[in-house]
Amino acid sequence: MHKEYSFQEIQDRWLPVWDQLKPFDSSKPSDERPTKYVLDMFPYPSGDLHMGHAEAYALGDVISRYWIQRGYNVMHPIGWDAFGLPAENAAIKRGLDPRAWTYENIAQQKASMRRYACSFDWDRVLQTCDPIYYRWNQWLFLEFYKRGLAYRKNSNVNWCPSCQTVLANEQVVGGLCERCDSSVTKKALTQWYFKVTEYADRLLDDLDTLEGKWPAKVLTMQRNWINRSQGANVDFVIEGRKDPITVFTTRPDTLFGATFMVVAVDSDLASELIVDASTEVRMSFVDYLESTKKANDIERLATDRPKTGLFIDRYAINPLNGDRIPVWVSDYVLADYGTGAIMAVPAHDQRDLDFALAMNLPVKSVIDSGEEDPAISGVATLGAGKAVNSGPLNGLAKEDAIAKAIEIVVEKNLGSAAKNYRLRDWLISRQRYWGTPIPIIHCEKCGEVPVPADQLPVELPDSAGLDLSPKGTSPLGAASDWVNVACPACSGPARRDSDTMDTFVDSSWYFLRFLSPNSTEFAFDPAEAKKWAPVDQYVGGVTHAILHLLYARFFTKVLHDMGMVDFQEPFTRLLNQGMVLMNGSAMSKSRGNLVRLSDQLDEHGVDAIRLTMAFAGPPEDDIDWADVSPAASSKFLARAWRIAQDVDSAVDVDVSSGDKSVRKATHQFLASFTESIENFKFNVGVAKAMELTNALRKAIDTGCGPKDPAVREGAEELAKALSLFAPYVAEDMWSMLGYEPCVANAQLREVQTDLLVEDTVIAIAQVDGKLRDKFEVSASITEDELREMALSSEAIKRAIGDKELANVIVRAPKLINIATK
RNA sequence: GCCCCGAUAGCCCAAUGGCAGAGGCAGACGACUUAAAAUCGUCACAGUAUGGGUUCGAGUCCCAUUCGGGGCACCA
Repeated sequence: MHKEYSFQEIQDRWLPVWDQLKPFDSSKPSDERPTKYVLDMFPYPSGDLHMGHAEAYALGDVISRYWIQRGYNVMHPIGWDAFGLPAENAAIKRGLDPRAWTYENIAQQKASMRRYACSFDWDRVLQTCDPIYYRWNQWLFLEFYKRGLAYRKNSNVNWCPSCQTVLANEQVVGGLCERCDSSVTKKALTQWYFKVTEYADRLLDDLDTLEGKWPAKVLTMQRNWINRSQGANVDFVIEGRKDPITVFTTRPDTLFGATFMVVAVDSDLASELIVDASTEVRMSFVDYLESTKKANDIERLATDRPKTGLFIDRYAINPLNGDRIPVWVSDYVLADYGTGAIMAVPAHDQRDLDFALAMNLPVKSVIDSGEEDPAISGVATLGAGKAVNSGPLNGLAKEDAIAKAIEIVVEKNLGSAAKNYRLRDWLISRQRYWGTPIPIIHCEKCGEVPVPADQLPVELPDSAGLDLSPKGTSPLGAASDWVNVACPACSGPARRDSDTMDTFVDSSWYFLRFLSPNSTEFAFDPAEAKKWAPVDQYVGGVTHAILHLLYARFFTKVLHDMGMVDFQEPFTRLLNQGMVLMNGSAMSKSRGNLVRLSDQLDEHGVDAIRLTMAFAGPPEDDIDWADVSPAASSKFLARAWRIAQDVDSAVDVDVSSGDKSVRKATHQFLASFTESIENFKFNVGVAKAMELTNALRKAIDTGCGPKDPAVREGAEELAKALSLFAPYVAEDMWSMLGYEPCVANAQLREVQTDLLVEDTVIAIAQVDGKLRDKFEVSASITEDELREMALSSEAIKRAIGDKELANVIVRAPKLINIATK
């Protein structure tokens, strides 16, 4: 009696069974299996799951289930990145409680994930907005504070006028707010920072250890972001100023070519330098500074923008040749990079040359590169050449000249070798409600006082009665019951810090919290960390290539230095899945090309959607939903399912007596399937499963028939393999084959290599690289025999004709190529 | 402007330097059916973006060009 395939029926049958059996519990006490930690980037709970989640979790699940199938105890947890602006914006817009909104969405996503058959360990779950979680954000903040890695400073920070909050450098993309695309402006504020720059060298150098394990693209992006440059700090004496001005340069070998100095117009240094200037200069300066501040970063970053600047009537002395050079201010020098001041070497730096030509300043070439004089060509020469007009450096090549120049300034006590980074410290304060309160109390007498550890967590006050709308200061400041406290040090009146932490703090260490998600004793249990961490396989979108991954790496290194973990890198391997597009562009409601995941699941079933995600192409490529066919996936699954249904032999039948050619197909499949999955070629793995399905169909219908043990063997391996992609169908197949759940815990059969040995192969015979004949030969044929066979072939003789033989290449048993003269 | 990745059949994609096709979609035909759907089966279709080079042999390695995608771009 044959049943019809119904994905709905199958889903309904197995979901409750799995809920009961908990096949993915990674905390069984006497589990002897070796461990693997597979982690998907946790979602932000903004509504239900979408197609992007469906792809990411389908792929992460293939990996997780694969390792279980290979006999590992796999920890595959999930949680929610639950703090952040959308909850607050929803609250403002619709008058909801951010907390309630967040937990409702989490409940919905959780139910969807269960239905989607994600192999998550549902006993390891976390939500960053739970006090039990963010308490440890605060604890970590205080640990950082103790070590001088968390500090407060006043500076010009990125300000999003729409979100009404500050942004980290990393959250400003091309001058726009990453979140809302508003144009970002600058604002002077006192804010909290994490000292990432202290770890810059390690964050950069340790990327080498991830080579080949992380996508090259991500490594490049991280390197670009940190962007270390080596050079020297050099002091320039300023006329009429007590202290010299230090400049950073990567080209100290060009010091003799420095013909002027430029100070960032928006730096404190510039403001100080014009204090004693004439009224005229001061007025011009103020105008220039104002117009600079008004220009947003986009205008400022336009590379073809003409240079602007102002001579401020002051002079510096070139420390090597004693030249008196003018000091200018300009916006092409950045206030917060290096010292905010540069020595300008127009002959050998294009930016300086552009400035010099615009301002009619002298250009002095100090490298003989054989190219045209930059002053005439307008093109700065950067490359190789010997130093000229440079006193003691004359005749030296670049590297030697740099070394020598540093030696000289060190000798004269005018500078030293130095490094600089594009990476800035991480600004973590946010003027918003829905985040982790910063555990610091401000006391008039005692200043900054950390909240004592036994008073953690500092819980968020209820949002009821608070005005959450953005107004540039934290809504928490208005919660007077909450904000006014006694100083822990002197018991005098004091106020809590009312800012909350950037949510990237939450995600910088969540992968460790999964080790002991409910602990009230530790942020994470170090013994569990020894067992599981670091993460063996991390899966997520490339959108987090810089921000999240850099911060998580930073946290890991700090935790390492705190002695809490014994590794330096959090994620041993990283897989970036692509995006799901529709008709070539990202799905969005406004574009009208949104494909709803729930519709797809209703129409095709969970398995078909998951399989479609895996089969669409290499995981890192984008999937255009218009190019793939979930209906085809569904058709294939039904086909595979019918194979299991057709099998007509007992569970304990001796497979070794089965049909040889079918067994061979099965074991060839096993060999190629494992290889495909290990190399993340999931699409190829699925294709192999299709191939096996086709072979089994043929065997059942027109070959050895459904009773042959080899058909059972093939069907069993097919069910196990499919469980990575289509857990429901696979479980049903497994059941039809006479087994108890769960197929997920069944291990693939060992490949029986003796079945793979070919007795005969088809040998290719070429003449001058062109196929001329084929012979079926023994797999063990010798080179001589093959050569003999080819040379006596009529077709080969004809192809050679009367040409003379030049060379005969034999690759027994597969190929022979006869080259003629 | 600089750097990286890619380009294989109408489409999505495979192919340790060795017969260009594993798999799928769409297509044609056949079997089953009163018919259709479903199912099962058979078949066709490109010489690998372009131009050079290395090699006995190149989709694969090297160089250049075109197109597409991504990253960086006043960081001294």
